[in-house]
This record gives sequence, structure tokens and C-alpha cells, in this order.
Amino acid sequence: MEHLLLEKQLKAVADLNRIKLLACMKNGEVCVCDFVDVLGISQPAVSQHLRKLKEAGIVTERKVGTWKHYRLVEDQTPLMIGILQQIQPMGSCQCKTSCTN
Amino acid sequence: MEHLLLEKQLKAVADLNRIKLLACMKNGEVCVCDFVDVLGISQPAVSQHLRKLKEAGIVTERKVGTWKHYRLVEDQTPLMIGILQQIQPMGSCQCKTSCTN
DNA sequence: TCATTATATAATAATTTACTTATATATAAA
DNA sequence: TTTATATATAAGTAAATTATTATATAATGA
Repeated sequence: MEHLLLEKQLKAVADLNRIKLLACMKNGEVCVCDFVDVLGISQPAVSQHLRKLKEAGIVTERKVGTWKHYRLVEDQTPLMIGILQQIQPMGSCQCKTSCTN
Repeated sequence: MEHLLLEKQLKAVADLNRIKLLACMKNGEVCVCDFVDVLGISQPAVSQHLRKLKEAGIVTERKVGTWKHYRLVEDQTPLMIGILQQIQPMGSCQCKTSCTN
């Protein structure tokens, strides 16, 4: 893997909040509103973290009404497969509001 | 792997210069003087990068006279094994001076 | 001993990153 | 329509990171 691409993916995951986002998504799709509760940071901060993960090709999203559900992309790089294996899934990230759709 | 520990190791490698240091060391021991040439940054900067890698348990060193040779530690964490596999070795990091010892 | 060389540490400056608040956009509902 | 809600983007600020220069330490050789 090329050094610059490697750096980009590693930088994307080298942050505790983004690790938690990934930990949540190991159980499946999660909507943004729930991430805000889990991380305890502002909604724009969550949005920016998600954008980083998306730009690194690690997550993708699906729009459901006004909500947006994020999930891990299906075909990860070998690097990310290894890293994701080391991330303990986090329960209790499921939608509590009506966004389960 | 615990999220905080994971973050620490990921942060240690999420930097282009440190990726290059690791790429050099894939071929074996390298002494600090050679890293300076390869990265094109100052000697103290190299020294600080090496310290971060050492503190994360990724590299270790051996003193040879006034020189110091750095190498990858033998037993890496499963996380690091996967990451190191993705780092392309970098040739031409061998000692050009008398520090081959 | 004194000068030289290799590396590490300290102090500080420059850059990057990650927040915050404010605002924009888009959908849904009244 | 108008209002409310979910998310994204913009702007600004705080915090963390990475560089530099200056200095310390430790080993070698004259």
C-alpha cells in the first residue's frame, strides 16, 4: 500500500471519537442523532468526524427522510480489515427515536 | 483491543515520516544518522519521532558506540502486525558511514 | 584533557486538528 | 405556506502536534 494512502486511512482512525463511531457501526447502521448521545460532543463535531471517515473510504451513508444512517463500507482495504478486527463493538448505539427505518 | 490503547498505537503510526521510518526498518536495523538523510528533516525531529514509536512499543534500540541503531520489536501486537504488512519496505536506508557495526 | 561527533532533551514557533457557535439546507408536518 | 427537526457547512478558537534552534549528554580520538 502506498505510504500516502496508508497515512490517510491511519489518520482517519487515529482518534478516540472516530474509533467509537466505528465501534458503534460494527453492529450495523447508526444514525447521526445517536452518535451525538454516545460521544457527548456537539452535532457538528460528529458530522465532521463522519466526513473524515467517509473521505477515507471507510464509511458510507444512506438518507432516510431527514435522517442519515452511516455504516461501514462492505469492501474495506486489507489495512482496514485488520484494524476493524481490533475494535471492540459498542452496544447501545441503536436508534432510540423514530429514525429506525 | 481497548479503545484507548488502540488509539495510542494508531496515533504513533498515523504520520508520513513515522511510516517512512518503519518502512526503512523493515529491512533491519537502521541508525539515526541515516534516517535524517532519508526524511530530510532535522536530527531532533527524527529523534522525537523515534521516541514516539518506542513509547508505543513498536521499535527498540541498540547502542553501538556513539551511534544508535533502531529496529522493529520482535513481538508486535496483532494490530501492528497487520499494519506493518501494509507498509512497503524502503531500500537505501543502509548506513553509509562507519556506523555499520 | 580537550575537541569532535552522534544522539537526546528543552524551549519555542509553526502547523494541523478538533472543538465550539452560528448559519444553511433539506425534509416533514402543521 | 410556515414551523420544526436532522444534518451539513462555515467561521472562529482552543488544543494538540510537528517542526525548528539551542543546549545537554555521552562516547571517541587527538
